[in-house]
Amino acid sequence: MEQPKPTTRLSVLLPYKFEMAFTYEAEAPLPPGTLVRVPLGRRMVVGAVWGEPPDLEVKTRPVAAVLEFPPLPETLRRFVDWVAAYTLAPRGDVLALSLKEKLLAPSPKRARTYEFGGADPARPGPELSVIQEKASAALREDVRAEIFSVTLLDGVTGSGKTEVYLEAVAEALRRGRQVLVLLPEIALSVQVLSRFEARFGVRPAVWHSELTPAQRRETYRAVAEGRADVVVGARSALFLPFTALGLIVVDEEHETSFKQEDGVMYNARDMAVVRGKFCAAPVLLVSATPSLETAENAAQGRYKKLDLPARHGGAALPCMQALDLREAPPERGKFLSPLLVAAMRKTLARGEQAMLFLNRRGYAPLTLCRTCGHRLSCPNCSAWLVEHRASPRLSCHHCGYTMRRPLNCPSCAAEGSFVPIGPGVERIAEEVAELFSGTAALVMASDVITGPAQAAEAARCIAAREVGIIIGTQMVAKGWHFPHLTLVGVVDADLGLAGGDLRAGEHTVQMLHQVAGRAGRAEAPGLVLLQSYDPSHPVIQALLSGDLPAFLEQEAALRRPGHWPPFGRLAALIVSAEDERLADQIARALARAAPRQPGVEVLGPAPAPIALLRGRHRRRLLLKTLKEIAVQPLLRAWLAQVQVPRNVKLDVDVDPVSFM
DNA sequence: AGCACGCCGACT
DNA sequence: GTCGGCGTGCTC
Repeated sequence: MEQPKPTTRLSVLLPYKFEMAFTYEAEAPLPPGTLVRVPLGRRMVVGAVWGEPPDLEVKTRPVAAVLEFPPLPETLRRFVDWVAAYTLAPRGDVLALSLKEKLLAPSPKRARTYEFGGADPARPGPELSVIQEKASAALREDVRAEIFSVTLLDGVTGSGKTEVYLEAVAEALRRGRQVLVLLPEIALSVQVLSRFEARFGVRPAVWHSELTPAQRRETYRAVAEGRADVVVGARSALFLPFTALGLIVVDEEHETSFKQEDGVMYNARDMAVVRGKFCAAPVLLVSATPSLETAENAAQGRYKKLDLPARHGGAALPCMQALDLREAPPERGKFLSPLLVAAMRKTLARGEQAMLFLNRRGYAPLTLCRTCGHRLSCPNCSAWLVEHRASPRLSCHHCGYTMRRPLNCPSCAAEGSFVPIGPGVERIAEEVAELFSGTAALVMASDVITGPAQAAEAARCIAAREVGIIIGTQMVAKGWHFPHLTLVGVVDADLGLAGGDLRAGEHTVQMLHQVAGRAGRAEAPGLVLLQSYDPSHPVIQALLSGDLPAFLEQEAALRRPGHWPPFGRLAALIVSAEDERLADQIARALARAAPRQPGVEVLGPAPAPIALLRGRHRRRLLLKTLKEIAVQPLLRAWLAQVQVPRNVKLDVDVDPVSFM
């Protein structure tokens, strides 16, 4: 059997855990980015032509087929290589964020279900205020320039940021370019999508984990063929094969959920800047409470900055007050100060709604045996089991382990001796039910509001005033508009501040500021009450004064001398193994091989804050360098010196956000 | 990631 | 004596 002789060698990157491209043969050269089906072992996989084939002799097999799909653009290929080099992830793993075989399955025979494109930028936009118009003009100018730039759009809730950036979107569409809007949580994007629809007459394409396979395939192809002109998506949308990207918007840029914490550990906000650079497109970072990283980049002139100071439409910012729990403590075993309860009564008497914010799911975060002091903890994680009463269970929020509440203490066998310690939203709901027996209350937490349907129903029942009191975790902080809500009570404003996390203060300010923004509207200004045992804490003071730039300056002053980010660089190494001694041993070996040079410091090893997670013991090391030192070459040289056995996992997290 | 090969426990 | 557990190693 004589086969036609393939003549050309091709380098093909495969979307799996490979750092290097493989070499195949084809009958004719194929342009870079071309998608091909190739044999790998005894199966067929899809990969992309990538770079030049090696000069040296390597094994090759023939390409099986060339796919009918637009080649991955050069801007995307450079981006994949860059992200891999920056995060130290294998290039194939990064390619897998852009290219999955499932996305390329042929379209179903029946007619296309989803329509893309056709956004009409000529539809009239809303009337903008003078300040909005000025910001919008600057952004439109950046879009017209078709060169890379980064702008921070800084404006409080209600200042009309969305209207402003929609005009930049319109400008990109007029120029035939594509637009990517990244949101931290696409589930809560209903408002943004309807704003787009109102402005452009069509719903934008969306990209997030809950799309059906068919929606995913259609959207992917529409983006690659340039039919989808606006994509609103979660962080993974950054890796879609845009052909003519003309603007990237990162809304709520300070949100930590832009950081991917497993697999390829990348920060979509930072990588959006890189993507914009490769696409010669302006990048717009939007926030009412910018991260210190972004604020510092703006202060140094690396990013442009546009401010929208006022609440659009003249609405006043809510008034913030601290309630000192030492002076007006709740009753024993309760969590709401009499002052907060009184304010709630007044609000409800006016026919308005009140919200209680507590960023803790369940009934109680800790269950204790009154007899022996035993605490119920997770067998797989170093974490307490959280009591839930809605569905009566104790559960671990880290690994999902659940159990029934035991009758007898597993330690001392005492019967009926367990007491719940501390509040979660369910316990607050119980207290509210006792205090406000005639008023309906609604708990909003991720275990109750599990999808868009429940979210829509909650929004409807709140808008219809079927409930008077909303009790919520961080899920109430953003994406909602509650027109009758005028009082927000923060049950525990000190909650996020314990624990010594580098960004604890910053994140608490951001979250509570956002929650506060739920209260009030033009005709009925809002009131926000912060329950705290330490109202003089700089974080509480920053919230009360509303002077967020001053708070960021304080934070900068704390971090600058020690060269903590953004004034220095961090990378975390996380060693984990089922065998605790083995985890220790490898962590110590890493410490011995740590780089030693001026401007470089290695901290640890130390047990991770969650030292046992899903049955694996975890140790951490932290590499800290001066800002001008690149951490990647140091990390590569360091890791090359240590043999890590297969049953030990070593994760590298460049620019860590979480320290857990 | 798959999918093999390979060496130790309970079944026909 | 075989079926099958998932540890380890390779795939152009």
